[in-house]
Amino acid sequence: MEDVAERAKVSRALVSLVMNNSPQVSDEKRESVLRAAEELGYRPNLVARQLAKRRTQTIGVLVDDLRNPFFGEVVDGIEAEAADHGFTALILNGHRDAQRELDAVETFLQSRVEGMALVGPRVGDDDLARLGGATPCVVVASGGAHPGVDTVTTDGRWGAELAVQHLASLGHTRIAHMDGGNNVSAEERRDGYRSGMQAAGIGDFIDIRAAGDDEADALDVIDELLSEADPPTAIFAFNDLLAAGALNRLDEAGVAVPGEVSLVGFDNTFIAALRHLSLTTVNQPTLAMGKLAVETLLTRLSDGTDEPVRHTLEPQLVVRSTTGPPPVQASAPAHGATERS
Amino acid sequence: MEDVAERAKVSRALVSLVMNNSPQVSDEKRESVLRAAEELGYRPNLVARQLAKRRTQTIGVLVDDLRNPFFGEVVDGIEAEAADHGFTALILNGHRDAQRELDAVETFLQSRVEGMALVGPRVGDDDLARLGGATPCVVVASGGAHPGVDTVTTDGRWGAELAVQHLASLGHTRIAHMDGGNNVSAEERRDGYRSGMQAAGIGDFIDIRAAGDDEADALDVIDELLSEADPPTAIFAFNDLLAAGALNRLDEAGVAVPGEVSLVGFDNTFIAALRHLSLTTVNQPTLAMGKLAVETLLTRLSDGTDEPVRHTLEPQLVVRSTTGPPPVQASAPAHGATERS
DNA sequence: ATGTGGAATTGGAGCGCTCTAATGGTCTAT
DNA sequence: ATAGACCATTAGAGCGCTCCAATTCCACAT
Repeated sequence: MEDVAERAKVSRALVSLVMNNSPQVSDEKRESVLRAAEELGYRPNLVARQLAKRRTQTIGVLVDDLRNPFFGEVVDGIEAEAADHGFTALILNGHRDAQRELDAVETFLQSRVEGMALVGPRVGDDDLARLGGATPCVVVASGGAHPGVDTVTTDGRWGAELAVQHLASLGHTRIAHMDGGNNVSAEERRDGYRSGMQAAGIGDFIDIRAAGDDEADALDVIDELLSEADPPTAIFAFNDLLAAGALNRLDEAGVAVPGEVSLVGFDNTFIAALRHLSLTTVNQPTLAMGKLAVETLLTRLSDGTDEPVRHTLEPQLVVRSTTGPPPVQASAPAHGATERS
Repeated sequence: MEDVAERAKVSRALVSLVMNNSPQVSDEKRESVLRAAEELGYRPNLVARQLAKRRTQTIGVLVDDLRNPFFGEVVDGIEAEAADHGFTALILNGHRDAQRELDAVETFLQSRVEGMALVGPRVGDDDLARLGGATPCVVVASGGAHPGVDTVTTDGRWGAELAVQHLASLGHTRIAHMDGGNNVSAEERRDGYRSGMQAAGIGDFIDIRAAGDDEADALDVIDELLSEADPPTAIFAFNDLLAAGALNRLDEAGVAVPGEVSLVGFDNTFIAALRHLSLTTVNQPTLAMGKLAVETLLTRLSDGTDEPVRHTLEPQLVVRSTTGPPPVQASAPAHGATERS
């Protein structure tokens, strides 16, 4: 910068003004500074600028698991929106571990990020509340209430209700739920399933099976379900992965989907859209979530409001090929005929 | 820091020594500094430290598309390895656009990253070479040769050969290749397909169909293939996504996989492992690639060697359920019976 | 008592920028 | 001619840290 100033025969301060394209610089000087910078291959040092400005224009993004495409999409949205507002996203990976998440947060704090977005965090609510009190912080895509912090989520309860309602309107009554085990969002969706069943007047058939959030978690549950005297005609799974596992097992058992059993997932990750699965599922507006997360953060940065905000986005049902009316006969038809197209 | 020094009754310099846990500080002073820091809730300012040290301990990671699980895994590996070496990864997203990639690189440069890893970059080889000359830079997971830059890739040629060899050893001769269109890695795999066919003594059957790198790109190609008088008994697809599209179309057409047609993908992304697809594919060691990328960068940082290094990792064939021997009769059997288990 | 060496500690300059207040210059109103 | 207003420009302090050289301290040998 020194050199640029010298070459353009101006002061360092003027170079600074040009680099921040301040309006009150004469065109003449601006030109010559830019030319000098060009010739010298000068590139402003962001680190020094951040220190001098006492602003980093950076937000920290902590993601539970980068390999999960759902989180990938959310982070994508956050990053894009942050960039639109002139912020850089410092993305760190929690690797599905609460302690590493805490370490990452420490890094954020030391890096003087202006705010942070925690995507699917695993740290406890107490830690969360402490962080939220200390620094602008928004929790994203982590179901349920987190007192003391701003949150952006999709309404899992409503999403579950949509799924149940869809199945009920097709004529299903025996709708089972494979739940998300101890996943943070599991309870919410379980509740939604319950209230959806009640609302459809089939509360008597409520049937919740402990499963999990991974493909493999579905297998045993499906076996169990199929071995029963009067198996459900529809299954609402905690997420797409679980649904994919279920679909596989049903296929193996020769049970037609949706001919004999209908199936609904959750998240609308791109695997649900794979035509080979073509899974009816509940969409979470990932891009909008990312966008809203950044906006929430920015609002908190400008306003000094103290009360945490909760943003809850609308889920949407995406009907594909794994749902249809229940089989006509009340008794289970003979297994064997695989017919899905 | 000022305050901490005062509270602990020592100089600022001593606080600095403690914070960098220098060995030559008496235990007594160290204690009191740490206590003072604790009491004041002091957190070192990384930005100031970076400026003073003239080191950022940061590497820039540019990823073509965060939503692609394959890239997600690679980035995961890079980030983890960087952390192990005390480096922070600054992850930026290219959003599948060469211009945005260049912008991101500019951000890296201004942030004074010590090196950068470009994961699946789209910028041209000339830009790449220029960058590589200016700053430590490694290109990851981008097939083919990129003169002038360090590269870490999986051997796509070999991978393709493995796929062909597997199919040939099952007895297939009419093996077609759905290629990757203008994807950077397409050519390499195309070459591998060719040489694999030659090596198996079935070079006469070489049949390359222009496709792409997305699920939808497979549909037309499959239709075309099936409408021919003597369709191939096996298909090697550019990647898993394309293979998934193919699988779907084959199912729809009532063609049994692997009964009538065998199918091989590439990448071994987690969708290939979904039991419902259970795709035979070629694995790329994503974690190892990330790890090696960081090591390459660090080597270049310490050594001053000028010649670019090329690391090529071994692909591995992963056999699942979409490959099997060709149908017994030479003539195509009647369509209709779907039998894959 | 004096000197010596090494370890522990400190002062102060400097990293590359921003920003405030001061400076000089030009133009208009008196 | 003089004051006032306004704009472009600049000097210089300061951001929070590191690191070198210099200083102090203490134990030990002479």
